[in-house]
Amino acid sequence: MSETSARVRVRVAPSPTGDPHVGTAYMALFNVAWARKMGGEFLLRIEDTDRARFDPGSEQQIYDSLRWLGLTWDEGPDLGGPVGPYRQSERLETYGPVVDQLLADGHAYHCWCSPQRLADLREQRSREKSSATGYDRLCLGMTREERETLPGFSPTPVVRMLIPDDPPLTFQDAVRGEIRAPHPDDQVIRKADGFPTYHLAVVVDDHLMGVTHVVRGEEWISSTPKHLLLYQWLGWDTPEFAHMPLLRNADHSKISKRKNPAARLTWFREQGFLPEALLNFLQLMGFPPAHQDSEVASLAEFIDAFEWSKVNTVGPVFDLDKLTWLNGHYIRALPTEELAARIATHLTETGTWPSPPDPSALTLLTRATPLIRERLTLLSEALPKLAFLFAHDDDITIADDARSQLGENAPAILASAVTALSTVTPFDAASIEAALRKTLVEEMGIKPRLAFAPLRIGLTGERVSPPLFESMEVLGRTSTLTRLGRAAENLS
RNA sequence: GGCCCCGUUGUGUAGUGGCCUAGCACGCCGCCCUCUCAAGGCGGUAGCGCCGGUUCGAAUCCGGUCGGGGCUACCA
Repeated sequence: MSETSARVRVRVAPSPTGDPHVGTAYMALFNVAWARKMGGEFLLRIEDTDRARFDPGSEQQIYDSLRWLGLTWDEGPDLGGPVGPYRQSERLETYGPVVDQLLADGHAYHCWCSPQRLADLREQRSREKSSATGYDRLCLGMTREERETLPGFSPTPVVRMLIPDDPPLTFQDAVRGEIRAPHPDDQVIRKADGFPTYHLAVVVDDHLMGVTHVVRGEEWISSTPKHLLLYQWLGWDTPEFAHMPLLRNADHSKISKRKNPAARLTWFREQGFLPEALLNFLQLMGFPPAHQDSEVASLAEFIDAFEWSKVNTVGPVFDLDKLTWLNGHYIRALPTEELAARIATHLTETGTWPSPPDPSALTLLTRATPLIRERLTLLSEALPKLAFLFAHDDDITIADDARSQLGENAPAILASAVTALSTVTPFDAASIEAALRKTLVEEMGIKPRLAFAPLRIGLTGERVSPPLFESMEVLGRTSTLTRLGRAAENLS
């Protein structure tokens, strides 16, 4: 590899559910790393050759989620570029002449077999436990008229590659070194609807777009010989290949939306993951930490450390526990204002808060953010943890599990606290704590953990809450006294 | 079934013949701190799939075996 620049592309295909796959981001990350490292360009191409799975909304979701992650491309359908268009559905006239040439050169042939005949063929072979695979070449060498007289005829033909007996099966892979791949079958390259299949389109487009490095998932290793053959027939230089390991579910199968919510890229945003945390986590999947002493690394640091030879060949299991820890780590590192803003954005994006948010709610959130920063693992946890702050004093109800924690002396503790707090000045956490410790711990002789439990429960209704004194400060004297007073009444 | 890729604690990884009685991170367990919960500190648990070879010496090299995964579409 003597390239000094790279035109790396990521392949992205619209999915039937209209929701980009986490694998797309994974591939994009490694594409970006190499392109940036080499000072090349990162191309985004929409591979929408399958009409049956076409979903017009998914393209925008791909843009949104990749941009959210900070994986930005240099050329693409929305940005344009020198070698567009970047949607395969808009490049149909590009593929036609190539197919014609392959046909003329005898490297391809028409096939009129109906989908039903092909299905029957597959079924029969599996029934007979036959090791034969691929097309049986019934149509090879036939004219339409000849084929028409046979069963399983379909009037609109497809075009298939005529795979020679000795196709190139080995190639150099940037991740795995020399790989040997399976002998291909007579792959369809143009479907009955006139669209190319992936195999044809990817080769033609990569060549025409000047792609130097093809970065894709391991699942493509077995079809690489087909692509190699096309490059050979067309007389084009082959690009470098890098086949990434596949992300796995906990059961080690290829990560799927059915088995794993994390397979949906938009899921992370909905759940309140930070893009920098997900990006960092994706780096760690199949790649050693950028630093010896820490697994926390920015995209820039990852790019700096990136080498194909360091990419692992084993498909990593996507471990949500670790991602969640990383997310908490990044949350804790955020300044208060920034964290509050992220939480607010998450709340408006998920429709929990109106957009724009109520200014007073935003102010309250910002004041309370320091209380929950260390307790947050996802942005979505913020509001539930602060529910007592946003609630009206009348709406605080004591949870059953909290009530059962209370001792006989709870009303007395609450009453003493009310008295002590009514004169505390200023009404800040330090003064509140001093007053409460003096009255309840020193004078009444109650252990701190027992003394403060009733106050927490009276204030929030819950047995677990953000720090008590700070919470009182944010809530203010009036609400604090009201809530404690009501709890005292309520419990006696 | 066939072909191909892969195999270090539960998970992600370090390790490229001796520095490995296998390191780090997450998880889990315990202790400390402590107004609850966290965060933080300290400690612990658990692994080279297996069998043969090569070698003075193997997690590291070779073979086999077993196991996992992918592909086997007019899907990508």
